[in-house]
Amino acid sequence: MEYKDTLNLPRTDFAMKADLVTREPERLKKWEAANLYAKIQAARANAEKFVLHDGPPFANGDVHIGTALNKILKDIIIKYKTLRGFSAPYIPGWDCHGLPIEFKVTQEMRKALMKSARELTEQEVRQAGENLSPEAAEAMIGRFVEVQGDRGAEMIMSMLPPTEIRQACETYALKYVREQRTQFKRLGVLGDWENPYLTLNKEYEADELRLFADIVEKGFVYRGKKPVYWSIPCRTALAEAEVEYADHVSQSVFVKFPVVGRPGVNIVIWTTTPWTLPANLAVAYNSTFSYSLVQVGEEQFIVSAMLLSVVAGKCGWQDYQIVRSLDGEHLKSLEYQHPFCNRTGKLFSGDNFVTNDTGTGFVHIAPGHGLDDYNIGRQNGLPIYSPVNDDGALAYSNELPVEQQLPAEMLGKSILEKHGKSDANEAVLHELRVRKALLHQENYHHSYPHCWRSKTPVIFRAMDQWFIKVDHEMDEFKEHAKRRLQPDETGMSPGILYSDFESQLKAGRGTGTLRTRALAAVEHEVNWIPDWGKNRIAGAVDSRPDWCISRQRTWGVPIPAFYDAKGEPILDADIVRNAAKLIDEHGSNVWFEKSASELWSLVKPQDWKGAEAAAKSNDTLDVWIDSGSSSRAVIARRKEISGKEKPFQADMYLEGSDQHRGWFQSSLLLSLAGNGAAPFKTVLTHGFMVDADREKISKSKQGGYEKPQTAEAYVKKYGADVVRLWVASQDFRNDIVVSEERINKVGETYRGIRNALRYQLSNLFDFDPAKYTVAEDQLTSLDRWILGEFSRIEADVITAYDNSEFHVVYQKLSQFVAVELSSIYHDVIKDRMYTDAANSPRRRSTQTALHRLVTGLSQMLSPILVFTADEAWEFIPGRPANSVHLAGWKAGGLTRRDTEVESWKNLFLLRELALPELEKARQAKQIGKSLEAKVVVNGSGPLALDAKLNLDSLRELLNVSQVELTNGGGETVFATVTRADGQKCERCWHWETDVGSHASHPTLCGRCVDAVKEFKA
RNA sequence: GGGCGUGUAGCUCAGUUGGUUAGAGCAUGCGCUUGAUAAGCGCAGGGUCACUGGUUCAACUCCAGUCACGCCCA
Repeated sequence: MEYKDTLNLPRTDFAMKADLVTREPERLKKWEAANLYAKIQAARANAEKFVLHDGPPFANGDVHIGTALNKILKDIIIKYKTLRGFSAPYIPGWDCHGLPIEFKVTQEMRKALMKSARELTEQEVRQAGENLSPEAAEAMIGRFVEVQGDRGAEMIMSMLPPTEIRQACETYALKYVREQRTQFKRLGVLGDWENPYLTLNKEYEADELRLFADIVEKGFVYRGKKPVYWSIPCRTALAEAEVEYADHVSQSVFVKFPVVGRPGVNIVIWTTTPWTLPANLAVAYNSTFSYSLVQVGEEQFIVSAMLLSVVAGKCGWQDYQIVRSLDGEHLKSLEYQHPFCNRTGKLFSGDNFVTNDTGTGFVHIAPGHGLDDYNIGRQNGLPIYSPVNDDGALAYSNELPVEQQLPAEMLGKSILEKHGKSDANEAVLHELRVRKALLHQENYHHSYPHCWRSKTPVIFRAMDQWFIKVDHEMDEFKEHAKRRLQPDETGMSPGILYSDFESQLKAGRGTGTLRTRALAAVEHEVNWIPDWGKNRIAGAVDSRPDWCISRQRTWGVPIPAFYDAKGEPILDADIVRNAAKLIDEHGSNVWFEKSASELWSLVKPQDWKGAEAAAKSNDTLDVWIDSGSSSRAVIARRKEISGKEKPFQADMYLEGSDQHRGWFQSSLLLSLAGNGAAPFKTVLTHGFMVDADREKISKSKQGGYEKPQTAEAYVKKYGADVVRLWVASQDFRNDIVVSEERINKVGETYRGIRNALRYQLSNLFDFDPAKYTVAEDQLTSLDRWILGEFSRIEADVITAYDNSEFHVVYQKLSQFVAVELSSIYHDVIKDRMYTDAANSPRRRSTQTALHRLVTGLSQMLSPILVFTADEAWEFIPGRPANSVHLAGWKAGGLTRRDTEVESWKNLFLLRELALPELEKARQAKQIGKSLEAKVVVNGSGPLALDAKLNLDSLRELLNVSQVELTNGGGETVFATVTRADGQKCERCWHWETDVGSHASHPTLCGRCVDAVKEFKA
C-alpha cells in the first residue's frame, strides 16, 4: 500500500494560473446573461441609499488609462458600499456636446469635400443643397462656381446647414459612447449601462434648460461684452482650439501720451497692434518696476528705468538727462490725454503682463481687444469698448459718446492685412505721425494666433455674450420665488428651491452674493477629501470672473433667446421653460430647423407683454453648463438615485483634481443658483497618471517611444483585475505611477493572493459546512488564533475602505496573506490537514477556519478583484449566494479571550527564539527540514509556563517533531536544537520514537496507524 | 510668473503630540524543501528620510528657502 494515497492532499479546479485575459471576458458574459447588476439592485431595493454620481467623460476617442482609473475608483466604492448592505446604483454618463467633437467632425467633412471638390459637378452641389431654402441653394451654387477648386470645400462647408453638422456630431458622439461603454464594462465596472445619461438626450437637454430657466428667473443671467477671437474673412468668432499660432510680423510702436496738467510731460507706451489705439482707455504699468522721468530737449518722458537706454536708442534721444525716478505710487495718480481722441485715461498696475524685457514699461490698454486689457477694464469699471464691426473695420460703437470716439477719417478702415499691411494700422500710424506722437516704429517678429481656416491673423474683439453674474445678490431672488407655484417637470418645487436658502440665511451664512454663498457652502456644507481640495475650489470660486456661458458654436444646447426689431435681447424664464418643453418633444435640432417666427409662436408665453421677437439667438450654451446641470437632469430625475430631502443632492462626486475648477465648480454654482444647495455632500479627488519618472504619460520621451495610453492596452496585457489591483495599490490622492515595473510587481502580489485563495479552496474539497462546521469554542487554539488575527484585519480593512484608502486595504490584505497566512498558518496546518484522519476533529476545526477565511477574503477583495473574487467564490462549498457581488458582508473573524491572546503572544516570542537556532542547525547541515529537529526550551518563568501549557501548539508552530522543556538556565529562556529522537515515519515524515512498534505498519508512527485504519479509499 | 499639492530602501506604503540603532510587504542575493511544485519556507543585504539653512538637549517630524514633479491659472 502506498501510504501517500492515504493522505488528504489538496484538490481543486481553481487554477493556479490566472489567465485573466481570456477568463475575464467569459465571466463578463456570464454576468450579463444573469443580469447581475439588476439582481444586485433588486437585492438592495429597500436598503439605505448611497449615491455616487458619475461625472461624464467626453465621448471622444478610446478610454484613456486615467479615465479608467477614475471609473475603477468609483466602481470600488460602489461595490464596497453594496457589500456593506447599501443600495448603491450606478448610472454612468457621457458628455456629448462641445467643440472638440464639432471640430473633429467638420474637419473630417472638410477633408472629404476637399478631395472631391475638383470633381464635383454643379448637379452634385445642387443635390447637396437640396434641403436648403431655394435662395440659400442658389447662393451656394453661385459661390461654388465662383470658387471651384480647393476653396470650394470651404464654401460648401460654410453653406452647410447647422442641422447637418449636428447630425454628424451626434453620430460621432454616439459611436464613441458605444465604444467606451464596451471598454468600461471590460474593466469590471457594473452599472446601468443600458440606460446611461447622455447630455445630448433630448430629456437631458430639456432638464438642463429647466434648471437654466430657474437661474434666469432669479436674475443671474445678463448680456455683456467680452473679447473673443474673431476671424475677419470667416466673419466668425473662434474657439481656443480653432486658433493656431504662427510667425507674424507686427508693427511695434512707441507712442507718446501727454500727461494731463503737466505740459511737456509724456508717458511712452508700447503696442504691437496700432489699430487698437482708437480703443485705448487706459495704460498699465508694473508696480514693482522703477520708472525714470527724463528730459529730452524741450520735452520730458516717463519710461521704465531698466529699459531707458534701449528706448533712448530707438527713439534717437541723443543726450537725455534723468530728472528723477518714479514708482507705482506716483504713477497711479496720473491722467493722460489720448493722442488723437477727445478723451483722457488713467494708469493701472498690470504686474502679471507688463514686463521689463521689451517695450517701454507701459502697455496700452484696450479692454475690448485683449484678455489682460479686458480684466483691467472689468476691475476698474471701464467700458468694454470695441470700435470694430463684423467686417473687421473701424466703426463707431455705442459704449462711448460719438464725440469721444475715433476721428471720422478712420471709419471703415479695414484691419485685415494685405501683404503685411492693414488700412487701419496705416491710418492710425498716419494720424500719430501728423500729431508727432509716434516716437518709434519697427517690425516685430513673434508668434501670433491665426485662423485655422483662412490662415489670417485673428483679432481680439469684444462681443456681446451671455453671462452668469457671480456677484449677484442672492436674496434678490426671493421675489422670484413667489412667481412659481407648481413644481416643474424635474420635480423641483419652489419649496425645495428656496427652503434651503432660507435656512442658510437663518444660520447667518450665505447672505450676499452667489460667490459668498458658494464659498460658505465650500467651507461648511461639503466634505472635501483630501482637505486641501477645499482651498483649491475656494481659490477658483474666489478669483473667477463672471461666467461667460454663450458660445458661437453649433454642437450644443441652444440658448433659447430672441432679439426684437431693435436688436435688444429677449431672455425670459417662461420662454426658456416653453423651449425646454419643445426640446423635450423634438430634441434641440428643432431650434435650428425652425425659423425665428415659428419658434416665437411656439414658445411665447400667453401673457407676454414684452417686445415681439424678430430674430432668434444662434448661440449655444457652454458645455460646462451641460455637465454642470446633471444635479437636475440626472440626480433629481432618476428615481433610483434622487435624494429624499434634496432630490438633486448626491452623497459623493469623485473626479480628478483638475475638476475643482471644472465640473465641481460648475456643478456647485449651478446647483446653488438653480437648486439652492450644493449637489454633493462629499467630494473625493484623485491625482493624475504619471510615468516611472513621475512625469505625465502623455509626454513623449526621448527616443520617441510613447507609452500606451489607452486602458485597453493594459487590460489586454495584464487583465482587468491586475489593473484594478494596481489602481488600488497606490495612494490615489497623489499621482499614480504607471510603469511596467509597478504593474509587474502588482502582478506578483496578485499571484500571491490568488495562490492563498487556491490553497484554502484546495483544502476544503471534502468540507461540507452544513455537516462539519465546528463551534467556535471547540476550535483548536491555532485556528482561534488565525481567526483572531483575521478579525483584526477585517476591522482595519473596513476602516480603510470607509476612508477610501484603498492602498491601505491593499497593504493590509497583501501583508496578511504573505505573513499570517502563507508563511505561518498555511505552512503550519499542512501537517494536520494532510495527515490527520479526514474526519478528525482537529482537521474539521481547521477546515472551519479555512472556510471562514476564504469566504471573508473573497468578500473583502471583491470590490477590487471583481473577477478573481467571484471566481474563487464559486469554489466555496455551501456559499450563501451565487455571486460574491450579491452577498452581504459577514464578519469571518472571532474575538479571543485576553488570556488566549497573551499565551499566543508568548508562543510567538518562543518561535522567534527558536527559528534562528533552527536556521543555524540547517546552515551547519545538522538538519534539512524542520521536522528533522527537536527543540529544547530552557529556562523558567511565564514564557516557559506558556510553552508548557501549549506544548502541542508550540510544536506545530515550529514545525518540528519534538519540543521538550527543561528548567536549566534560570529565568532567561533560550532554545537549543538537536536532531529529533526516534525514526522518520514514512507517512507523516515526523520523527517519532514509536515507529517500528506497530506490527501491521512497521514504518508508521502511532498517529498514522490510527489514520490509516480509518482511511476509506 | 501665481495658487494648490507631492518628494521616507529598487517598488508600493507605515512612521502617533519632535525622543533609542527609521519599519512592513514585495523585489534582489544565499540557503532549505520537493505531499500548494511554472508553488512553499528561512536567512541576509539594502535608506545622507529631495537639498540647504534655522529653532531645539534632541528634527523624517517644527520654521524659512532651494530643487524636481503634478494639477489649475496667467
